[in-house]
Amino acid sequence: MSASKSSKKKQQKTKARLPRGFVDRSANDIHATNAMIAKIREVYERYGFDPVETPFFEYTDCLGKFLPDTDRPNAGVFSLQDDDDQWMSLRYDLTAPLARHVAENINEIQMPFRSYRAGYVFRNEKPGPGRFRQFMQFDADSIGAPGVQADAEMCMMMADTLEALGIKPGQYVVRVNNRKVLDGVLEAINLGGDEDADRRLSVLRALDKYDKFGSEGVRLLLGKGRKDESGDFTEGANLDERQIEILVEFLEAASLNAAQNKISGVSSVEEQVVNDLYNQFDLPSNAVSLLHKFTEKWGLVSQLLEDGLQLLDEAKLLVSFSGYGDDRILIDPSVVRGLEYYTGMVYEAELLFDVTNEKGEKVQFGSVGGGGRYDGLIKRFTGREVPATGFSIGVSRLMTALKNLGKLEDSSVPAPVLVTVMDGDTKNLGAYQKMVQSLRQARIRAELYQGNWKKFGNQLKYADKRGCPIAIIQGEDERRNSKIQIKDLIEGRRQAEAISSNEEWRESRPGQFEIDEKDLVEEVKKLLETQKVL
RNA sequence: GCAGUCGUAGCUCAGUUGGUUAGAGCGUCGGCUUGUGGCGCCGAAGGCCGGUGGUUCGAAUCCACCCGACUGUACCA
Repeated sequence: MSASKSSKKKQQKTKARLPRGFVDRSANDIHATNAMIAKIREVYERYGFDPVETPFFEYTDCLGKFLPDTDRPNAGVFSLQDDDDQWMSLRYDLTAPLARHVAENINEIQMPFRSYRAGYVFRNEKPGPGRFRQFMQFDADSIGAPGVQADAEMCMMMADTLEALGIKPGQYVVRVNNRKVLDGVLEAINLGGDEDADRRLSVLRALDKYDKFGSEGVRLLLGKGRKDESGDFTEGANLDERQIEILVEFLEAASLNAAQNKISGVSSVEEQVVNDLYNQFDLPSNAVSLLHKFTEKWGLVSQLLEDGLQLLDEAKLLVSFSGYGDDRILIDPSVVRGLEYYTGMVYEAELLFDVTNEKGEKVQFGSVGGGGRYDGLIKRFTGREVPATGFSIGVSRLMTALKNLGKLEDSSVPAPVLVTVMDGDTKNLGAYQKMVQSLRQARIRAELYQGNWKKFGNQLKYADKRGCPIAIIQGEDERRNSKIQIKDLIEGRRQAEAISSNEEWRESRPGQFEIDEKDLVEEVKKLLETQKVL
């Protein structure tokens, strides 16, 4: 049967398909990424950081907690076994591999050690819009510097980086917190003990959702739990009324402070609203004193909390002294960040403008980078504590945002000048190739048509679709007289709008003119310049 | 992981109460046109109707399970 024959043939074809959560990258995307990375690198270098790179793979135990369990060795990370049965994993960030590198070379490395690196990281988890299983990060870390000024410097560098990319103060903000503040508040409401470790995690996760779900959502998550719009239920932290009230008020106080400091780029109506709130409640304008007022009101006592607030004060002072105001670096005690290895200061760069995606929906970009202090990470290898702080910028994510902001300058490379081959004139290929080479030697991007030469029309069709600015034409007639036809494809396309009949279109040869063979390079250069201006 | 929605050509989608050889537009390729892009006209290729099993004389259509995609949520070092 013919049906079975054709289906047999079908089955042998492999379906071409991209693994989910991964993308192929286009020429434009690669050029844009390269341009962006160059700008970021320039800032990091200026701050005195040097590049250090580690490989994609690490032994799994060196990456941290992800010892593969036999049921699901790839949960979260991509793991495989080496030929000696050791588990290896693709790196899921750039910090853990750096910690391994530093620990392994600790005797050779001069501290403080300031380094940066850009590269792809991999996460084996469900992809979503703007979220991939392979994406690029650009990190900078300072190791062996225990003081707050190291953290403050990181925040300033993040601010400078965003501004180097064209994002203005008011369009972004670097929010800073200290882990001790939140831990201290939790301690003060009797959640400090070891027996409440799991509960503390759920509480911190709930607090982190304030931006997403607002006060009410957080209240539910801190209490019994929350049901999402598909009907799925999230178990809550089961705190009592007073604990919930304190935490929600804490968030509201912190965000009120943040709102007040965001007003620089906001409409005067909103500014008025915020100022009214301030006057009404007689609030101090400084986040730290605001929090002091808050802890007094509820009678919260915690040495941790005091220490945290002290450190935030110092950081604030350091950045203000260098001229970084609240419009760029903002103390915000509600920032949570990663729960795994941060030990003190945490910071997060957030974009403040909305963008509309390709479906026309409004999207808040939120965080495009962040980091913090991880004093305990290297200790896992060396046994002694090595202070470290650093941050990471999500390159892919930030690029999408810049594109939407219109800040992504066109870094695409113009299509090449196409040298056509007239009607299967293959015996003169040498002459055509020579024209191409002379253009290339003059640093003009050029290529020789290498498809089917027999149909001349196809060559121009190719040039058109490829976006070539110019086609070079030389048939036997021209060669005999040492002439060359130059076809301005951009001008031709413009003229085409006025022409309706095919014959007229072909005979008029729009945008085309003849030059002497010896003037090829000069004439092409001249025309490219003219096109650039238009 | 949990929950919801949806799977027909490369893409966007039609497909009647279950009934002949499953269609259209766009895209691709070829021709009109072997010395000229666009527009136009003509033609072709391209489908295990997501998969498997079942009900039926007969399944793209009905049922079950599986797989995949999307959305929300969880996790996010």
